[in-house]
Amino acid sequence: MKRYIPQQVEPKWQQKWREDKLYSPDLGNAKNPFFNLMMFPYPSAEGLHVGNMYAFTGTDIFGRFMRMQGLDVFEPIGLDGFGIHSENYAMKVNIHPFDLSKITEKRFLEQLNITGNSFDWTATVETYKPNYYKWTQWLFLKMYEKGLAYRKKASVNWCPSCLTVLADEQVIAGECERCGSKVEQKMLEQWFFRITDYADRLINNLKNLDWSEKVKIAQRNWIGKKQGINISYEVEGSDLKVACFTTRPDTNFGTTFIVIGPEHPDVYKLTKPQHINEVKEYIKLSTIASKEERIAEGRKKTGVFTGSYAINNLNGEKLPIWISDFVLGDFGTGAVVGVPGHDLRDFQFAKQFDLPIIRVVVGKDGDKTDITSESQVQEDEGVMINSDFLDGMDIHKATVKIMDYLEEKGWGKRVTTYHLRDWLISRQRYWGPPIPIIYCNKCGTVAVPEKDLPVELPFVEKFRPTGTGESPLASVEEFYKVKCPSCGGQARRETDVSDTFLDSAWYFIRYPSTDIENKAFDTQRSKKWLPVDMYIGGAEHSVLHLLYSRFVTMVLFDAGLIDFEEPFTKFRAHGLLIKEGAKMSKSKGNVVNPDQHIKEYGADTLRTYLMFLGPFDQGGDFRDSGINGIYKFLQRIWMLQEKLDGQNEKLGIKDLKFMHKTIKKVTEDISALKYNTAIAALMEWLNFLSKKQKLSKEEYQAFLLLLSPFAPHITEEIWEVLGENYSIHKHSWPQFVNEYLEDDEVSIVIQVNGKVRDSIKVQKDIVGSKEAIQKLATGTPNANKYLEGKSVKNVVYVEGRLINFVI
RNA sequence: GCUGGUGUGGAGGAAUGGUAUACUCGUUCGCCUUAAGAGCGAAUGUCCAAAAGACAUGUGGGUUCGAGUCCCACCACCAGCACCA
Repeated sequence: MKRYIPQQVEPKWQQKWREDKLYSPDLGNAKNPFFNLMMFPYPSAEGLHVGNMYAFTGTDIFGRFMRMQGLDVFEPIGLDGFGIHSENYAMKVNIHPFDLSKITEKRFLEQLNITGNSFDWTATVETYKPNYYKWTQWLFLKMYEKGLAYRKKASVNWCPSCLTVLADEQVIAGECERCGSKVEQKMLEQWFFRITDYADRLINNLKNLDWSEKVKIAQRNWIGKKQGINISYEVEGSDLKVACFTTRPDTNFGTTFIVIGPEHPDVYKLTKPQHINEVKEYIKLSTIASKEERIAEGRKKTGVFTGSYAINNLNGEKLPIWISDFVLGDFGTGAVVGVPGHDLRDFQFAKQFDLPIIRVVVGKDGDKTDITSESQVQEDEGVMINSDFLDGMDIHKATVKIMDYLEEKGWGKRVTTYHLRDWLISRQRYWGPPIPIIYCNKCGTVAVPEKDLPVELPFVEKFRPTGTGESPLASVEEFYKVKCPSCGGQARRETDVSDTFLDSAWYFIRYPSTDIENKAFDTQRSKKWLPVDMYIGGAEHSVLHLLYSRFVTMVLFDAGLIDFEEPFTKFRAHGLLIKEGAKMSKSKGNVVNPDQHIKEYGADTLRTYLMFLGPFDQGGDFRDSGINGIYKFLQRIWMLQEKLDGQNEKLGIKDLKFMHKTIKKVTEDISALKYNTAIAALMEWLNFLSKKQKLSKEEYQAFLLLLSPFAPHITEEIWEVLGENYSIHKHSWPQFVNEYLEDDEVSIVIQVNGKVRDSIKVQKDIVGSKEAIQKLATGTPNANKYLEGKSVKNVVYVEGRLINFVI
């Protein structure tokens, strides 16, 4: 018999599946819709990464499995081609993004095609095509209409290399997520989305979602809801008041100073004339310094004194007011109380500027001495001292007590704050959807009417960012010079484009409606297919993409445009694929290209190999040496055809047991995304089948069906050779029968003091009797050796498993 | 520092509190072949010539008849977040 040659067979089926629209459900009329979604890739010019293939294959296997459960599975794919990533690459290779997108698109679609995924090729999206971003712009207008998009001059993260602003989420440890440059602060007029209005809902809804717990935790942490109190301090010799946010008002008797951030609105009002020069100098320096630089200096605290004092109402103490850049302008009130005994940063600041330190909490170490070193700073549980009416209370009780007291006196007000900030949407770049807004001197800010969408991104030769804080589009007169849609007068178009994350925050809603041109999405289609039933993607999108998508979905729900407020019913994060113990990266030069492996072994082999590496949710370690084993595995399955004879061999009881045991195992493992053990179970069954002289068609077919989600081509090919109806991928999944899962004979382990000494095989009908088993067990020579002459104190019997003699 | 995760043979990894090391790779030996990086069979945690046995799931304790699994403390690595009051 000839060996299986994937290079000949795989393209044949890929083409046929596509021509037959095998994986395209009837989007309008499907009876059992199941939306199986993978995160769409951004098409880099290097082509599809094996990490992408890993993620896609894992998602596809689940989709194929569900399809064989009789569901109408919709598994679309698209390209997230807009954005800084693609644009930076275009600059690097000096090809215009328009041209580059055509090249990468072609390459990506070819690669995606040969991976053997069951994509619906009739419903794809490309975020950089006008027929898609038209609706991204429409979404912006919806936000604007609902008062959720607003423009504000703000201190924003500015990447001096990408020459654009970045959202907080795109700044990683003070560096640009894309290029790694140190991020600076800059004041610019920007568009924001009011995602903070949805903060509570974004937290509360989490508990009802079937998502990986770690992703939920990451989102909760990112939103960072905190209950605290704003305490208002009078400033000595002034009408001004300084409000400070704190979650630990219990320590308020330990306050010895106040610190405001350089961005605080009253900075200059609070500064006494004799300090003005120092303050100006400090503020200048702190806005230039990047966040990274501030941290880099060993967290050494810097600051200046304003000359003003606030009064602590609780005890009449004078609190010097300082300015320091460790206080963030946009969190809480932009001012903090300095409690150096019970906050490490405050301690460092107090040490730096020689400010007094008072202990007000005694921790479980019982230390009541003065706090003079960092290790003594007590931030945890404890009991109050030196705090007047709070003395002797634990900190939680004291917190409630003092909050009540401060509110009663009118000195403070309970508030909730969030770490989450409004979503900064504007980008001063070229490669994105232009924000559909027009500025008119007479009418002000005017939305582009829906009928005028899309605002097409013009082909601009000079697409590189300018560095002036304006988009390259700002120098294209034909683009920005427009008539006001409201009064018809001369007006100017917004020249910034929107953040890439907006493109990907709604693409899943577009997928079922890609053939509909006059709407962003069709209501009936959305009703049928959405929300997404299963979403699989990388954990690195835990906060960015997943949070934005949830926000957008909530907004559309509130606008009455869709009937669900959470986009992804079930989400699972896959693990990271590494290469021989190291992370794959271009700089290390160890990135695996799926093409060469597909060429050599075929997509089926690579798919199955990737899934065999380890648990899908934990990732795997790619080693070239292992792939050949999977290739041989598939070859052996092919060769099993030799063991078929025309007669249909009857299955013995052992055969049936093995078959049903495997069906059960594979079914359960795929449901739980434990692909590696599902494949191992198939290997064990193959080893069993290989030893047989003759094979029954029934078991061979069952084997192929179980394997088909992993290796769709070879199974389809054999299926055809066997003369079965096309296609195996539409065939129903094998069912296991419980009666074949039980054994007549059971092996019972004999332990003495918990150590295995022997085992016996007994008939199933006596396992219920401890006495019978004990008698049999005592009689075995090995057990007897240990039990002889000893008095047995206790006998533990676990039915059908083991018996343990305690001596 | 905070949050989450992981630690098991030479390697990737299995294991509802119940025979640790399934499955795969690698290595070694044998068979087959003109030959092969092809196929078939066998062995493979450590100590010991072997048997018997003892010891082995990052470290140290604990719970239990019995712990890779549960609890406590610690160590290492990975990922994410980080001067958030």
